[in-house]
Amino acid sequence: MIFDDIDKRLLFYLQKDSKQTNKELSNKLNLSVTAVYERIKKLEKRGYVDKYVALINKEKVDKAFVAFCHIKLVKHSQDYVVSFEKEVNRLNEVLECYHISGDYDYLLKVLVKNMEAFREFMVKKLTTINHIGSTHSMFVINEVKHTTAINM
Amino acid sequence: MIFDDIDKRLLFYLQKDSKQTNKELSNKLNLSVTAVYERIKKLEKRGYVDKYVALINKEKVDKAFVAFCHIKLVKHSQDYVVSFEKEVNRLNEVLECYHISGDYDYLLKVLVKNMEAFREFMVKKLTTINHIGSTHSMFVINEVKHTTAINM
DNA sequence: AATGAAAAGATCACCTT
DNA sequence: AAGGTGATCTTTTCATT
Repeated sequence: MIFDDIDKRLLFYLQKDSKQTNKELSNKLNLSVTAVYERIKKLEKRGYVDKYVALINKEKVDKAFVAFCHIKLVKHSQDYVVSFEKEVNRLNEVLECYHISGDYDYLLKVLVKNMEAFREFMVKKLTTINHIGSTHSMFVINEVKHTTAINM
Repeated sequence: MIFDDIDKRLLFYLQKDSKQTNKELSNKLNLSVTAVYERIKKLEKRGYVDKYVALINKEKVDKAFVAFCHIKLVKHSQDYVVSFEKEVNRLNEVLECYHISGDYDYLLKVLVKNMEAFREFMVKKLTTINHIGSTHSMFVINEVKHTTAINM
């Protein structure tokens, strides 16, 4: 079976709320519970669903200070890149890291408690990574939009 | 009751996989199923959990081209800001939009099919929004790290 | 793709510390 | 107040049609 419009709608709903029962989904999609069940299993098996997760409130756990850091490496040799990327993966303040085109090599999304914690992070963790040439940080003033749901 | 270490560990597991049963979690946390159940309900009630979602594979749904767009507004009056933010919320290619400090006003994360689709998005959607002064786009070459799990 | 039985899991009342 | 036990209700899962 192919990936059709019903599958798209199903993923749309699962991206909004994965705790809905198959019964609730079956009502929304005008299908039987079993049909929903089998479509979900198929989508999971074929790799459409990466995983199911709880999204937690960053304010509640004191990680409401968000910064984006641009990073330039001193050199772009294979070993520098590999070692930088490995180090960055170890930093749990860094939720996202992208190798990007443009003036800088990397863009990082960093979550910490406050500006003081960010300073700590920069001085004690980020800039102790080897091969970093320069950094440029931008602070999030307001989160205008934030969703994990991809529109199809 | 306060937010203790067991709660932290519970959120850690739920951020990794929210489809685990309370029985699985109870083994990991050395608690009874009911204790896990009640802690989860408490965390949900107190707003620690925003929601439960399915994270889907962007390659599978043909949205593997990721770009970050910096945007500067022509003016920063209240009405310009409000109308820009409203418009951006309507664009479903834009998964994230942050008002940030620095040279540009906003940082957007955009998901589309490919470069051609990105061009379409820029010309037909983004730049038709009023009050945009200038834009600067960066393309993701490689996703080095990407998680939704906040470390506590 | 639907029905309904069986298994698994969530939820709750009640009890113990 | 927290956690445990066991009963019950709900949901998932799957064989059969």
